[in-house]
This record gives sequence, C-alpha cells and structure tokens, in this order.
Amino acid sequence: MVTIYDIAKYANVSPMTVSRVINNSINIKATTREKVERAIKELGYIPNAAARSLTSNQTKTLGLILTDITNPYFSKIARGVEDVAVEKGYRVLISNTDEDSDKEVNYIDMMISARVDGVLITPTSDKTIDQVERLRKHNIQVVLLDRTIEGFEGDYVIGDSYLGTQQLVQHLIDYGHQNIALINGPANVSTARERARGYLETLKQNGLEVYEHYLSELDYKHAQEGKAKEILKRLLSLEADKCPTAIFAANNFIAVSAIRSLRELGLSVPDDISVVCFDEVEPIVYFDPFFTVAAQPAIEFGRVGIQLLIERVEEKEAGIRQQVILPPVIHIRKSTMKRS
Amino acid sequence: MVTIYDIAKYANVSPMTVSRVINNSINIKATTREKVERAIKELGYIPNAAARSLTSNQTKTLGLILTDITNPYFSKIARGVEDVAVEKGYRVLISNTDEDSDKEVNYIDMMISARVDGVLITPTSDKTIDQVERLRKHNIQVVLLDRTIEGFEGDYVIGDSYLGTQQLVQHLIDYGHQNIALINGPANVSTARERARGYLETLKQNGLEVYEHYLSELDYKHAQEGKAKEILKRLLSLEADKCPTAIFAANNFIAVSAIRSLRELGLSVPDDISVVCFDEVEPIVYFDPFFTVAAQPAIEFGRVGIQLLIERVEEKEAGIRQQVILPPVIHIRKSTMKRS
DNA sequence: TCATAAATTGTTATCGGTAACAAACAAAAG
DNA sequence: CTTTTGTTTGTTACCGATAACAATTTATGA
Repeated sequence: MVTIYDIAKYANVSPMTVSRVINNSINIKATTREKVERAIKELGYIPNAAARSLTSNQTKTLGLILTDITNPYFSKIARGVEDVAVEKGYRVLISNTDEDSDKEVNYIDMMISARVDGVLITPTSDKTIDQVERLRKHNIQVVLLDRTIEGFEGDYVIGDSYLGTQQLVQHLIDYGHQNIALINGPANVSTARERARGYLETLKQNGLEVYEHYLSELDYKHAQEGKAKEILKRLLSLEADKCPTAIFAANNFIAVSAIRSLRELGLSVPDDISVVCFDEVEPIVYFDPFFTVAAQPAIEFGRVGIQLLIERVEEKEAGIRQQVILPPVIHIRKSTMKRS
Repeated sequence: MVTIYDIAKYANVSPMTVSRVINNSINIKATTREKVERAIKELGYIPNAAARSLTSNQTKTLGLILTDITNPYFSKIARGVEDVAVEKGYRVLISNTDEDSDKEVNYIDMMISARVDGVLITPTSDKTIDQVERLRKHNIQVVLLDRTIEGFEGDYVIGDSYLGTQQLVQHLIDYGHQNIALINGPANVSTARERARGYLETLKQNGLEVYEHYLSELDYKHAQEGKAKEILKRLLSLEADKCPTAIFAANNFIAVSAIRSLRELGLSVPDDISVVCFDEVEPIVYFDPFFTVAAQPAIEFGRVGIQLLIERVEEKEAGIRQQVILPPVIHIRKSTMKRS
C-alpha cells in the first residue's frame, strides 16, 4: 500500500509536505507542489481515510438507516441521499431495520463503531429515542426521516401525513363513500398516528360516524397477505349498512396486500370497493396508473434529509431546529370510484 | 469520546489488557475480564473502527456499486447483500453509477480511499476492467455482479441471459409469433450481448429470418419513453408482413417504457402486440401479475455475490475461481398472447 | 522451600495521517 | 551587507488500537 511516506521519499520531501499538497495548503512552492503531485500520480496514491479520520475526528461517512430498501419509497429516498452525499464528499453506510428495534440497535452500534459523522434514520418506533440519545452521546448528529418520535428535539424531514390523509378521505367522501375503513400502520409510528388523526377528524368534519370495527393495524411491511385477508374478511362480514365501501390503506405495501386479498375474496377494485393509500406504488404508475394515492416526494425526502444532516455535521453548534414537512400530492386514479 | 485508555484507567489495568478483553484473547484472569467488561458497559465504550483498521489492515467494510438502487431488481440485490454482510460482521458502502463510467471511476476512488476489503460491482461496461485492475493493485478483492466484462479473471455471479432469452423467444414462437423484435441493452454490457445471442440463435434454430430492422438498443435505464417511442414507431411502420407481433425487451425498464409508448401509439398489450422481458416488474407481480418475464433471483444474486466476496476477503490466496450462473425462471403471464 | 514453567499483565513501537512547533531559506528593509 | 520579516519545509508527538516483546505474578514439581 502506498502512503505519504512513499510519496515523500519518491519526491524527496518530507511526509508533511506531501500532506500539505494533498490538503491544498497555502505556502507551498509551485515546483514542490508539482513534484509531489507527479509522485502521487505516478505511484497512484490515494489517502487512507481511516488514518485521516483518526486525527481529524471526522470520517466523511454518514449512516442511513431505513426500514427496507426494497420498498420503492425507501429506495428512492436512498437514491436522493446517495446523490447529495457524494456530491458533498461523503460516503454512505446503509442498513435495513425491517421495523425491528433490535436490529436497529445493532445498526446503531455499527454506526458508532464506524464513527460516522451523522445518521439519517427512519426510526422504528418511539423507543428509538434511546438510540438517538446514544448517538448523540457519541457526538454523532442525528436527523429523522419520514417519521418523528416522541420527545425528539432536533431536525427532521417528514411528509404531511395528516394533510394527505385528510385529502384522501375527503376524496372518498366526495365520491359518495360513507363507510370507510382504515388499515393503519403500527400506532407506535408517528405517521400512523397522524394518519389516524387525519382519518378520524375528516370523518367527524363530515358528520360521519366512526365504527370501532373500521380501525385495524398492519405492519408497514411487505407480504402480509395473511393478516390483511383476515382483516378484510372481518370488515366484509359486517352488516350491509356498515360494510365498508372504501378502504384507506396507510401505505403502499398495505394497499397491495389489501387489493390482493380482496381479489382472493372475490371482490374487485374499484367496482366493489375503492382503495386509497399513502405513497406511490411503483412502477405501476408509469405503466398503468391505477392507485389513487397521496404521493410523497421520496427522492426529495432523501435529498433534504441528508442536506440537513450535512449542515449539522459541518457546523456542529448550528442554530435553530430544521423541521421540514413536505406536502404530499394527491393523484386520483382508477382504484377509487364514485358511489351511485 | 471514550477510548481503551479511559477504560484502562477506570478499570485499573493497562490499555493492552482492555484490548485483549475486547478481542476475547485467552489468558485473561476472570476477575480482570469482568472488571474490564463492567467498565466498558458503564462508560458505553465502542471500539473505533478506524484505529483498528490502521493496524489490522482491514476495515470490515465492503463496497457495493450498482447502476441504480431505484430499480427494484437492484434494490433486491442490495437487500441480499446487506443481510449477508451484516450477518458476517461487515458494513456496506453503497453507490449508483447510472451506467456512467465516469461516475464509476469516482466511486472506485471512494472505495479505495475507504480501504474497503472488497467490492461487489455491476460494471458499467467492458471498460470497467481498468477499474478492476486498479482495485486489485490496492489489494482490494473484486467480485462482479449481474454482468461480466471482457478479460476479467475472477469471481462473478450472473444470470443465464442466454438461457432465459432462449426460453422467452421460444415461448413467443410457440405462441405463433414469427416477427419478434429485440429492444436490447447496450452492446458493451455482457448481458445485452448474451441476450442478443440467445435471440438470434433461437430464431435460427426455429428457421426464422432475422430482419436487421428488428434490432435496436436502449440503455438499461429508467424513463426513456422518448427513445422507446421512436424505436417503436419505426418498428410499427414496417410493411405488414414484416411488422413485429412481439417484442423482446432486454430488461424490465425497457419493457415498461415500451408498453407505455405502445399505449401512446394506440396499441394494447397483449391484444395487438406481445411483450416479454428480463427481470421481474415489481410490485406489479404481487398485485396483478401481468408481465411474461424471465425472472432472476435478485436477492440470491446479492447474497451469493457478497458471500463469494467475503470468502475471498477472508482467505486472500483462495483457490479456484467461483463463477456462479443462476438460471432465470420463466413466468408466462398476460403480456403475451397466442397468435390465431 | 526454591527453581522453573505457565499464566497473566504491561511496555514500546507502529499503522498513516496531521497539528503544532521548529528550522531553514528567501525576500524586503535599513 | 546585515537585519528583519515572511515563506517554505521539516520534526515531533499524537489520534486509538494492537503486535511483539518484556515483565510480573502464579502455579507446579523436585
């Protein structure tokens, strides 16, 4: 492995001078600089980041903790993060919690041992506050992504779950639906709470009753057809006047599970029942726009989130909290139909 | 930041003893070990990976270079990689080249400066061989993923593009299609070459003629509706007896672009024209299985690829080359129709 | 009981950079 | 042609961990 010492010897200068050239210090004689740069090129030297970080106390590495990169919503976020990070000279360590707080703890350990400069994280639940504390104790900046957690003081980038839900539910009501069931995410996730609030308040604002039976929960995860089917069976077995004519799915995965289950139960969307959800269902949207959704600007979430994080990292003391709430965009498509 | 020196002082031993406890060395008195472990827990010590890597010459970090994490095919690969890597105690640095070899060079630099132990890479083109050389010069192991490159000697995990193409084309022929157009990926990517070969040979084996006009190229990238539309316009303007009744799209993105363009041109799939492609189109498949595809075990690609890489990393000298070729699975669905 | 082997712990140097200070050299001023 | 100041380069110590060796303690056997 070639080091500054090799370069130094090759260029007949001291290692320190090499270091100065690498870091574009002032006060280097032009001829010396050229000599060193030639040596660097000829020997193919690339600085050792580990050694650097040891003195500089920064690794130029950031952690990105998501629930599942396989969800297009998160892969887009990851993409946004990656692009901005690289642009600003940072590397990105990535990991998937699967909404599992034990995994989350392990990944936080990993991030701490890597001494990342900051972590951008989609917390699994309110319990994640402990992990935030731990990171901060290790002097690692934290920005939350997609969700907040109780008691968190700091920067975050989230979508407006309340607003999006309100708009979707209102859309259903405008389409003549009165019996709207909510299949929500886990109540210990802030987005689920906000979506529940949006759902309940919008119903109330429209003078509609909320049946206890209309509320159920699934994980925000992939492939839960089994549980989804049970929920739907239960919903569909309600008396005719209480049987839901529309379903609000709290995210894209839940919506896909729901529609699959509905089909298996012999119902078709939107003819028999309408479905709306949060987050775009890709790449279906490019190919055959079907889902009525509250689309969130996922790439933008990533870009903004990592930007905030980098700002925090680069000016530690930094001032006021940056809490960005990006509004969703409602797309009315084929999964909802007017009740006649 | 708490270091072994802090632990040492707190536990009244030498730093070296602390190091020994951390690394589970033998010959530590039980009482000493407990004392140190208690100190570690109480002070919340986590080893500094950078410092470690300086002496050990390994970072326990691996690089994953993909073309675009936004493509579900690659996000699944990334997921497989991540899972196995973490399981084996490695971190993963991730990056997206967008099939751009300049970006690729930058990311390779990044990986070298991070002194990753190995890189798992989807090469952008045959030119990537230079980058492989560079990595190796820096003593970094390389495993190729999804594609090979000319002149490469080493491990790789790829799909059987030839076989998959053959089966898809044969399926089209069995369905009565004689005029099958190929919209391929870039010829400097091995999968595209193999798919072209599979296409041409299967046609020949069936005594079908190949029209020059049937061959065209797109990037393996997202959102190329413009170019796709041009290609399709040209194809559809051929005389009736030469006008394709089926299209072989070299990957999922190309297929989606093609179908979108076809629709804009007033044609529907499969009624007017059949379409097949490589790689699953998710999550459509869960929701409404539509595409006839050669599905590749993406997660498995990732898992196997990173496993090979880790093996190489952990026993440098290692023996014979591991060249894994995983067969695709053909799913015949609704995007193809029998010609009557 | 004392020498010797085995187990346990400590010291020093090092990995590849850089900060802080010191030295050498060149240019400007008297 | 000195002196002074400013430029440029070099030395030393350190970041946090560990390998290699040294020292100390404990156990074993004659």
